[in-house]
Amino acid sequence: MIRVFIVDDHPVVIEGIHSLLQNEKDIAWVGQAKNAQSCLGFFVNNTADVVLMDISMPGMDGVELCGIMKEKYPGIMILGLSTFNQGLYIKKIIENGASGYILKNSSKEELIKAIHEVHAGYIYFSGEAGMALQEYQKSLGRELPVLTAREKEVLALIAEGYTNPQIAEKIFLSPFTVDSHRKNLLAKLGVKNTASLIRLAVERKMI
Amino acid sequence: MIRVFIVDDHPVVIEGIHSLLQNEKDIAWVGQAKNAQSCLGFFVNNTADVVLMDISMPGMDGVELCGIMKEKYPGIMILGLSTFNQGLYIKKIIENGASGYILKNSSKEELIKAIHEVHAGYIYFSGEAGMALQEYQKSLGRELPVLTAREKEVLALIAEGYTNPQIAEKIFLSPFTVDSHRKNLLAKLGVKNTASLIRLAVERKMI
DNA sequence: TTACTAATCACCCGAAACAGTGATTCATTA
DNA sequence: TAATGAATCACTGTTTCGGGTGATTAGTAA
Repeated sequence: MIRVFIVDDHPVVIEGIHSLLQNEKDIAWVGQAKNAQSCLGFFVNNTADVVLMDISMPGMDGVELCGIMKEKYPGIMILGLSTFNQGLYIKKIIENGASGYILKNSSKEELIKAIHEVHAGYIYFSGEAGMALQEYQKSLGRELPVLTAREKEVLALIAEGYTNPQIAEKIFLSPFTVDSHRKNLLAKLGVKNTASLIRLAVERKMI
Repeated sequence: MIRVFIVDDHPVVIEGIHSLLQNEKDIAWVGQAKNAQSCLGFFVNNTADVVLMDISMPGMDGVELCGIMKEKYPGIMILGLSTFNQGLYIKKIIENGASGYILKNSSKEELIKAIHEVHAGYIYFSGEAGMALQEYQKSLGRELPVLTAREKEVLALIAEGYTNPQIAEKIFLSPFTVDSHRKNLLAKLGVKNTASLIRLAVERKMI
């Protein structure tokens, strides 16, 4: 019997998954919690084999809770649970010791398979999540195109929070030119807006 | 006599500073370079007491060159030189061993004072640059306001490169609501646009 | 009970960003 | 010499962002 515990701030999700699992012969439902504190409270006097954990919850989120749980109870396997899939979150929860990650709208079959795999000590990722992770890691691994001196200069100023006209004034260029450099930055680095650009630049220590 | 060397890709700047310094009795002009390679080449067979170094140059920039110079010749004092002033650059060049930082449009008096201070082993920052650095360090030191669960969620999705309408669709909210959260993020964190927001978030490891 | 905050939604408006296209100059390189 | 790429500037749209303002609901804390 695999003892399963769930922590999620949405009762609907808890109920939904509970009903999906209730007829499974080798799965035992040992309890549920609506937040991180209740979850930690439960494990003071109880245990489980697999914990399904929502990654985004009010207060302490699943990523943080995962780290604490794995530190206290390394034997308990944790399966991340989320409504949407983000390479970043996936990466973070793995770094915090989770054994897998599935979407809340997964099929019953996939959910059960994931629980079994994780319980057996394997890592399990639902198709979509696995792809998102691969994309993310690929993006981290690829080497970056060479930026010209001007592009680096403009990039730094964008990161400082200046707008195109402000940058133009600062380095004595036409706003059109600054805009050109900015577009070249987006194109060269393969990102689609300022947010992605700055995130990449900071993460890769380009600024 | 303080032996001064300058590296800057703009001949105009080299000439300008040269002429400002040529009548100073205790300052000797030992040479100049237009790029990092030439500078390193010069110091193979020569030396100087103070190097004025442009922080943004094509190819290897001043920040990097500064690190190499200080590693090879720790006794040579380096004074960063730039057309505009950025807390980030200032911080980086100090981390790489520079002893000071002034703007290219500084007065003759300030330039000479800076050279003397740096040569004597003191750190020197022109007024503007010093203030920019203080602002920067203050911004790093302050503790961050607490973000709500929704705000963190929206922040993460902005960092992934999604627009407000896309985020709204993804987490089942009105675009207006997402926009509200976004504005609250800017206000809470005291930044003025997405670029600053994402930079802060990544640097402070909020995502 | 009242006050506060989180979370939600709504609209207006101007500024900024982004997409697309195209052009010139200059220096380097094949 | 021809081609390439960096750097510059320009115009036209459309979309997104950001400032301001305000409102409702629900839950929590004083």
